[in-house]
Amino acid sequence: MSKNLTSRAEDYSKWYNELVVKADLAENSAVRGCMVIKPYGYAIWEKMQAELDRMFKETGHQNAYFPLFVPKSLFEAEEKNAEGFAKECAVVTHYRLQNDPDNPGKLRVDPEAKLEEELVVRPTSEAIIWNTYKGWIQSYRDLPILINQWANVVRWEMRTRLFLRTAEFLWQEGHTAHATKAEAIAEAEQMNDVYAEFAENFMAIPVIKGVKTESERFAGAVDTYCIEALMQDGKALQAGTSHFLGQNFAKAFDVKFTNNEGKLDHVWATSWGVSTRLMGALIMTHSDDKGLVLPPNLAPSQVVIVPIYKTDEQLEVIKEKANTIIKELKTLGVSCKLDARTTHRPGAKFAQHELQGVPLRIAIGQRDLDNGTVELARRDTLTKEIVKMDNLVSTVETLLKTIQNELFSKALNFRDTHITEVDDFETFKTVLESKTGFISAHWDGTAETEQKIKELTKATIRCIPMDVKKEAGECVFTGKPSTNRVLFAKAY
RNA sequence: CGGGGUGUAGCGUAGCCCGGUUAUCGCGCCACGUUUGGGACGUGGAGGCCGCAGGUUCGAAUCCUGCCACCCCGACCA
Repeated sequence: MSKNLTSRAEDYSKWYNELVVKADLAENSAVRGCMVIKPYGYAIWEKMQAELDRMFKETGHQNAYFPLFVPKSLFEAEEKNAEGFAKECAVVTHYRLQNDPDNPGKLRVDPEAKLEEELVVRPTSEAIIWNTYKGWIQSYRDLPILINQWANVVRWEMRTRLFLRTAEFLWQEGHTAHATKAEAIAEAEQMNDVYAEFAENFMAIPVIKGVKTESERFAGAVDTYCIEALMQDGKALQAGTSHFLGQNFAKAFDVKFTNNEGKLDHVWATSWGVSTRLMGALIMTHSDDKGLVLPPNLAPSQVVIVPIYKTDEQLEVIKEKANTIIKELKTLGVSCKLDARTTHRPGAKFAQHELQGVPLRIAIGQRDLDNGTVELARRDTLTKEIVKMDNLVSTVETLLKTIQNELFSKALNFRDTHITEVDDFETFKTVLESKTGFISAHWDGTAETEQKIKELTKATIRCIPMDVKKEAGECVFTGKPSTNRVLFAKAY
């Protein structure tokens, strides 16, 4: 492990890549574009999963599991969805290998073992799920179906980056079926709200809730709701999406039900997902040049205790003290570990825990034993204070809440000061290049204008905010009339 | 898939142009000792199919050909 991280100012992208690897979150694997999520990174993902899973269940959803493979004929049923994902699908064509007669010790695909029908490795599961739902739904009494699955999906991306874009990623995908349009829309909006609440309260990432324009919409959706976050380099990151699918999938898979008036109708659908990309959002929102900064809610260990000792006897006394603290913190629901490794010196431990973003660090040495104190250090502000042992546990508890709140406030302040209202295209370009962040501007509502702006500036419309206010104006590019502003940004 | 670049120990690298002793240095690793309140120091040690396969040559990390992998820039994207 080399000592210093590349600074954000020097090379933001390099900083990110190094941080992910050095903080032991993930690394590239032998499989092109696929990552290995290491235990520390996975522990953070598990924290996210646990909270999201709780929230899904609280809103009435159940978990289930559907197959990894989708027969090609099912996959192509919903045309727009199929077309949207076709270019990035991995496809299974054979089911057997054999010894290669021309290359001893090597295997080859058995040409005799070609599948009758190719299997698409799911890039998303609407097809297989709606084909299944068809058998489950006859009456309005079978509705709604509120299901989520935790799974991996594969999208054969050309250029990948750890967590932000990998060929295989972990996610959850909710797939619901409803008797009415209104109910499905309400569900899609509700789940987008759940994502926003999770991002803000749990990850301390402020997000803007909005609706996608037609060109940014999920393939096969009628409307795509999203939460958009702003990273420290001024680029936007789509952190979650929730789709109102209308009756598109019900029609494609012929899923009809009899409503309470005895009439046949197609079922209304939603789907919604967040992925391991959230790890990327987390890293790029809070971390600094010393490494990861974790909000207490997501830290595998919220507190770490580093003993400072000269003799074995001292270490034993400190360990005892530490274990008492750990026990007390545990009763308050605070996770704390003791770093009693004798193989590393305190300075190295300090640096490592900072790199890995542990929110609070307690150092205990002889000086503290004599004075009945400890040294308490915050990761987010890098400040230290001496705390009386008697007050320690309650101080820690309060401080963790403070850190969680302050991380959010800090990110919120950054985000809010990086939304710029712009009314002409020259300023649009200048702001995008110099100040960066979101640009709030009028748009004439056409895909052509959106496309043109993208070509000229690389900025896309991230969303039309849910709370957008009606305001007559002129399109920043064409000057045509517009009724509200939309948010543009360069995005990940 | 188009344009550019790079492959030498676990990581980062020197050497390559101009072929010639035992392939350089740093980090990391191992052992012992001294250390331990911000990334310790000393001494000793281990670790290399020089990306892969051919070719040229008395001799190849170095020259030639082919292949593979990775990185950067474009088109694609949670």
